[in-house]
Amino acid sequence: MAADADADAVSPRERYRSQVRADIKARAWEQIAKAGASGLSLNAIAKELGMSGPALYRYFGSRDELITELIRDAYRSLADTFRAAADSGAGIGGLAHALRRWALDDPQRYFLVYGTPVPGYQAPDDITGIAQEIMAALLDVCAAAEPEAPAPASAGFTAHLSQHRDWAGGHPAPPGVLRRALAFWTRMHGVLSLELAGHFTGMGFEPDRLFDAEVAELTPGR
Amino acid sequence: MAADADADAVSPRERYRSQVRADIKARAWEQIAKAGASGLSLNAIAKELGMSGPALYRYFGSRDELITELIRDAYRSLADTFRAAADSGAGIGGLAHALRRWALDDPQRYFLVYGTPVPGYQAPDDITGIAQEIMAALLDVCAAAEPEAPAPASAGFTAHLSQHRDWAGGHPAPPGVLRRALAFWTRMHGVLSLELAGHFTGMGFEPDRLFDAEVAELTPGR
DNA sequence: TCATGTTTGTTATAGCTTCTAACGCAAGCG
DNA sequence: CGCTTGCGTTAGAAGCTATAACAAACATGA
Repeated sequence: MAADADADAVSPRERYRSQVRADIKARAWEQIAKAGASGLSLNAIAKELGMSGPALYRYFGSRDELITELIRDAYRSLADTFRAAADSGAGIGGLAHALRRWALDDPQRYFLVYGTPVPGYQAPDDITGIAQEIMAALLDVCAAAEPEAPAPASAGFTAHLSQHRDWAGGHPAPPGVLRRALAFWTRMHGVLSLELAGHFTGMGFEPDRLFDAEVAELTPGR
Repeated sequence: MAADADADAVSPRERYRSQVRADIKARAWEQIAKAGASGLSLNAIAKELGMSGPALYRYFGSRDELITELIRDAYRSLADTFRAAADSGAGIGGLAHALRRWALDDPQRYFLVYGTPVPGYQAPDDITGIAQEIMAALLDVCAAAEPEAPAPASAGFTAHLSQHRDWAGGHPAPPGVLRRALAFWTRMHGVLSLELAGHFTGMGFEPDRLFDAEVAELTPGR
């Protein structure tokens, strides 16, 4: 699904190459959806594509390199989703539901971004750049929402944020908006990741209503 | 660390067996802390213990069985932590900080419980039983906290909970308490898992202050 | 048009992994 | 004291990642 980012090739060789790379990634996404990132096998992908084993190393230097590429595409996809929602004038609730749709559309893709980290792994710099894009879109939406006094209980942390706002990347939002963006991030991730991981199955209540309730408490002005 | 649950053996053979099992699990925890669950190698553990390869299969039927045992121990450890906090009269804030200490003490242990799920994997029934213990302790603490009207924004979901409370396991808590327990669970997990995964590193603010702010918004009565 | 260099695929191989099978030995129990 | 049970061994199958060496197809310059 999607991920035709390599399609701007010119020479027939580059065209073929980017096509094979896209095929490999498509199969990789299928495998990850079925068995998780730890169950991804380059050998199996190569066999599925009709070519045998090490041919795949012409297109991706290593298993880690392929997974890093998938992680990058996942970040890119989320950043585009957030940017589209922000530019279409969606409020906090709209952004939340765009996030939920994106997550439910491919849970393992969500976990590639926000799941269990591998202790040694360090993401490349451009991925942290995309993460900042995501944060910028979130800040745009939070800043456009009707301003509201932050909850008195967290006034101390909001004051702390006014002096530690490097992560906002120069965004001219008041500390209350920063606080609300962080609350959006942590709370939406909290309820979403537990739902995606299946921790709500068998509990009886409907997960989407819990999600909506958390969204509602995030936007008490409406 | 800990996990001497097999120590109530009698015959010298069982005694030796449970000792070796404990050694294996100790090495497994070390490996998981360093390389994550996907980097756990039975072969490497056996070599570290001086025995060679397949000898380990006398003690654990498979790699999955060992990991399942570690997951069970992680759940057990968290349930004990929650129960101890609840019985010692800790409030919601106390329970939250006990959870945070437990998580920071071994992040990969936390992710074994709440991290990325493997699509095929299904936890044994007794583990879901321990999960209910955790929920019961959380409900005890939330019920003992001073009662307070739920936020008006989530009144609809609280009403929904009054009719879908199977997961509470017969706990006689009013729906507002159930709502608060779910908010505790999802919000604490949200901020904690992002911190443990390193998503806050380099952002400038202090993660523990964000955690405290979320705890404070959870207990606005104090 | 022909030759040259690049790219892509192949097979072979090393080294790692999980896990089964067959065997020997030692320790505990009746 | 003998017999059973359990433990550890080596051998080996099947899988994986990754590298090396080689063959074929392709694109391009003379």
